[in-house]
Amino acid sequence: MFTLSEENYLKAIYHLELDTGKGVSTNAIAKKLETKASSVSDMIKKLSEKDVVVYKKYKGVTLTGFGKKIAASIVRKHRLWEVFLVDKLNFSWDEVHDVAEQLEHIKSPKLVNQLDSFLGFPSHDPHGDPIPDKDGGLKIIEKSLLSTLEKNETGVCVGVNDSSSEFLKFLDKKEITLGKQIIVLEKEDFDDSLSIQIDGKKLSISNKIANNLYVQKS
Amino acid sequence: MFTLSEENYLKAIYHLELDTGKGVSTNAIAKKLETKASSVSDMIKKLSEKDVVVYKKYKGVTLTGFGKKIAASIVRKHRLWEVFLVDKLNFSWDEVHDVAEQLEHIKSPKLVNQLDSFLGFPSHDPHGDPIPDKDGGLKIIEKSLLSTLEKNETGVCVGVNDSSSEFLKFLDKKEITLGKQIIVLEKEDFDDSLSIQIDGKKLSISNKIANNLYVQKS
DNA sequence: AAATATTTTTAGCCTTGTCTAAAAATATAT
DNA sequence: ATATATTTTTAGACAAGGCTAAAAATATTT
Ligand SMILES: [Mn+2]
Ligand SMILES: [Mn+2]
Ligand SMILES: [Mn+2]
Ligand SMILES: [Mn+2]
Repeated sequence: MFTLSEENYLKAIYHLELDTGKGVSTNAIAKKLETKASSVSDMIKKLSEKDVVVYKKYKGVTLTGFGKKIAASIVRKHRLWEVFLVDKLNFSWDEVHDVAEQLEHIKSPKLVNQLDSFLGFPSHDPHGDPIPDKDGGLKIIEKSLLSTLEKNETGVCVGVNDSSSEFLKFLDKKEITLGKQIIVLEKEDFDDSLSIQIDGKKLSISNKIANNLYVQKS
Repeated sequence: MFTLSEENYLKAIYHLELDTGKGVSTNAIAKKLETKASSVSDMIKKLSEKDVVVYKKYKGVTLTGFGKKIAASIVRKHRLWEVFLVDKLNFSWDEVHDVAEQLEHIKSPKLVNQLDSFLGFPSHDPHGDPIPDKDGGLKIIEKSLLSTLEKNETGVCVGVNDSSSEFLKFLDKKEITLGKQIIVLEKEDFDDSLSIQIDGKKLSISNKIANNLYVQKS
């Protein structure tokens, strides 16, 4: 059994490892968890005692297979709860993260399975992130940042890179939601802004936005 | 904000105070929380610093109005989650308690309100216990132990005194569920056992059972 | 190759919540 | 009323998880 704190470390390492593809530095973990590098050093030692990470002093840390399974199960719970909050309790997608951060630590295999079934076995959370299966497997879909589309290319919104409440609310205001199709009408060389068509309407999109919205090319 | 441990102490004191009607002893709390009296002494001091309990050394402890509100909100969450687990996730009534013990500590007013609404504003949990309202108010219904009914009296099952998994499973096996009507056909002086009619069928019930099942006289 | 800068670890301290053992207060029995 | 038993509090210790400051290892410049 793992403590709340241990679970949060495992999840942080899991995400950092996925993002960068390599071993994770003490500082990177400290930054992600808003804690101090010294605290991270201490915790990593405990985690390697428990065989969930491989650790060589000064050389960073990697999850073991076992550690990866535990981390994935926490991410699975996080994302299932986010679906629950949005689909069943009428939360909007910018309100769910903090509550899911708490709910992901509830320990009950039956609860997770029943919730999964109650929600209709969703494959992705409200932000377009994939939900790991029971064994920790992730179905990665092919997605590109909107900013990488060329003029006249089209794509369907499938996810966000920045999932801050501010960005999500901005998308709400512009009525840009997952599942909608986007056509790139124009790319401005000057500021890399885009002119797109969505819902049959024309919209101007800054590069900052286009860099934080994922589409599946179509 | 209160820690997990503080919340559990508040809830324990709340229940003990309701049960006995008076101030609560250190030992009683220790027993309920399966901890040591010395730990309870320590914690009570902290809680009285935070103005949720009134404490006089050696004289036991009582919740303040503020403390009562917090405790009731935790009980409210516990019972709402139990309803959720039974009604929506197909848990049986003997499986929900331990999961609800975890879920009751999730902090999100919106979550509680939406859950309440999603469940159709239930007034009682799966064990027949009343769900405190937002202000901590409890609607107490008139209920009696089945063992107090006289021959030929009838009542509707409305709750359990013992909510152990063993007792609940036993009731399941006998198909005694909340909402069903019971008629007392016979009372045996010898062993205080009862002969009852339920679902049109005759059933023999030991005194131990009759002492742990609440009915509303009808 | 040194010198300097950055990252990581260690050492020592703090808080929370727990425990055991001993002391103090209260309750019960003679 | 005293002696005995029980309950409650205090004193001191410990583990988890965090922090700061200093030391050690690694990386980057010159
Ligand atoms: Mn999230
Ligand atoms: Mn998400
Ligand atoms: Mn319960
Ligand atoms: Mn209950």
